[in-house]
Amino acid sequence: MSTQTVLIVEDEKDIRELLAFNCRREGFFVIEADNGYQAAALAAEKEPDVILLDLMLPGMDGLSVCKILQRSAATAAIPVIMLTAKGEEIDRIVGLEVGASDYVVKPFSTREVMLRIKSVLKRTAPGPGPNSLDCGAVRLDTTRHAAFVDDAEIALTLTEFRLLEDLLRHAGKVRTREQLLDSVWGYSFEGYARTVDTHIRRLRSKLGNAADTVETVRGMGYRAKG
Amino acid sequence: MSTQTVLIVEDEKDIRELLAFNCRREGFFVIEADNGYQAAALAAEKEPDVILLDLMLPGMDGLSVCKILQRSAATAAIPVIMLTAKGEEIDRIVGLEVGASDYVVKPFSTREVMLRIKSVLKRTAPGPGPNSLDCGAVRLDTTRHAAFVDDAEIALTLTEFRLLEDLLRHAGKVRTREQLLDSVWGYSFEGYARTVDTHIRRLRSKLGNAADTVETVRGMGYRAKG
DNA sequence: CCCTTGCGTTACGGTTTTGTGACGGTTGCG
DNA sequence: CGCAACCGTCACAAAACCGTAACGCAAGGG
Repeated sequence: MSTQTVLIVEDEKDIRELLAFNCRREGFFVIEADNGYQAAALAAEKEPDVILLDLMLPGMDGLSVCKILQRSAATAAIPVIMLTAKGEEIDRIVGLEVGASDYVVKPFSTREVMLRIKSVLKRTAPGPGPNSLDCGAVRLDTTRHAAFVDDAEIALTLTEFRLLEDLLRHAGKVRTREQLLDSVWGYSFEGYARTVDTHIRRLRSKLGNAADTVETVRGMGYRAKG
Repeated sequence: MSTQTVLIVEDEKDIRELLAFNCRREGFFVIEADNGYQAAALAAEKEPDVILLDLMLPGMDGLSVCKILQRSAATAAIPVIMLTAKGEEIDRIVGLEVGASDYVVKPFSTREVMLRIKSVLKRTAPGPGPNSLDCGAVRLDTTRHAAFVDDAEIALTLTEFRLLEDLLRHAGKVRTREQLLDSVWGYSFEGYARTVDTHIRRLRSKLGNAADTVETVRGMGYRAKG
């Protein structure tokens, strides 16, 4: 495995250097930024393997940086670990409106941060999956977060996109509602399994004449035609 | 799939019983321990499929239990899910280093714990048998939940599919109605044995010219042509 | 050859599962 | 603050599925 690059975005110099020191000791190549603009620019230029991103930054904050990274195909796939002080913000990040892969709450132990970096890299390394999923008339570009039917782009909401992505990643195989809830909504979702049905329905209606790409397997769940 | 065993290690009786209740409801066999010594002993003796381990225990704590389990070849491979109280961040990370497969932070939702158990077991468990069953012109793909006759897909209902799956998994051997009821309908089914006949018939009719794949053994039950 | 037993077949009512439309709550944005 | 988008839930309708019963045929033993 070649050397991997970590981008550390943190305005407090002491913390930044502490993190950088530890990262280097673990064998990573480190680049640093102390504000959001610089972070976005460096991420685009260097395309690091993982980004440590402080939520509270002067000027543009971490969430905005995240959103910018999401928009660009080159940087959308880079995993982001959020550093956050506030407990309340966690929900929003974990809800992953912004696409963060993980988060660490301040005050953190450097050891914890290192472990999370490794964990995220391990998760990403063995192929982050193809960034283009095809299934008949339906195509999904995961880096652009865009969906197409017969090469015409259709607008999907976040949940619909994730749902379709999960089905397509397991094309042909049955996915139970439980599995879909785990994968799309997350373990901590305390909801109703029928919620899946509703989103399947919305998804189908947006798929138009390709609606039958998503098949019902009665008594089991749903399956993408494969 | 045979029943899987969960070892629950938790000193607070209420929590332990809550977890045990939910595990049993999910079909697991449950053994319990309220301290570390007992946990280590039980793990070595019973070799459960997964261990739910509270971090804070009287006497020997969860970490020590983990380390002990790691040392013995028989128990090292057993996945451990840590239960930690909030604010023990460092500890829970160390727990992961020590070989825990996952962790849940208290207060947890039982649903989340159940999902993590299943997830861990899925990760660990070797494939639940082949996912493609062949028998002459008939083929069954269990992951897709699809059946084929002469490579043409046919639509089976859930019961029909399970019935055919059971027969094919025991291809050539006679399956009595009782065995089929247990396997396909579940032990708790209090029904009429002749129900099997009806489903066999429906199955045969859908199998078309491969109907004779399912043979009748008079006085005994049914058998897939082997 | 006849009788008994077991199985195949058909039909049907009830139950379960899924589709569908609608509603209220939340969030982000202007 | 109002608006729009999105999401989770609910209630009802539709469809699929299932279990049971009844009847007749076939098999096998005496």
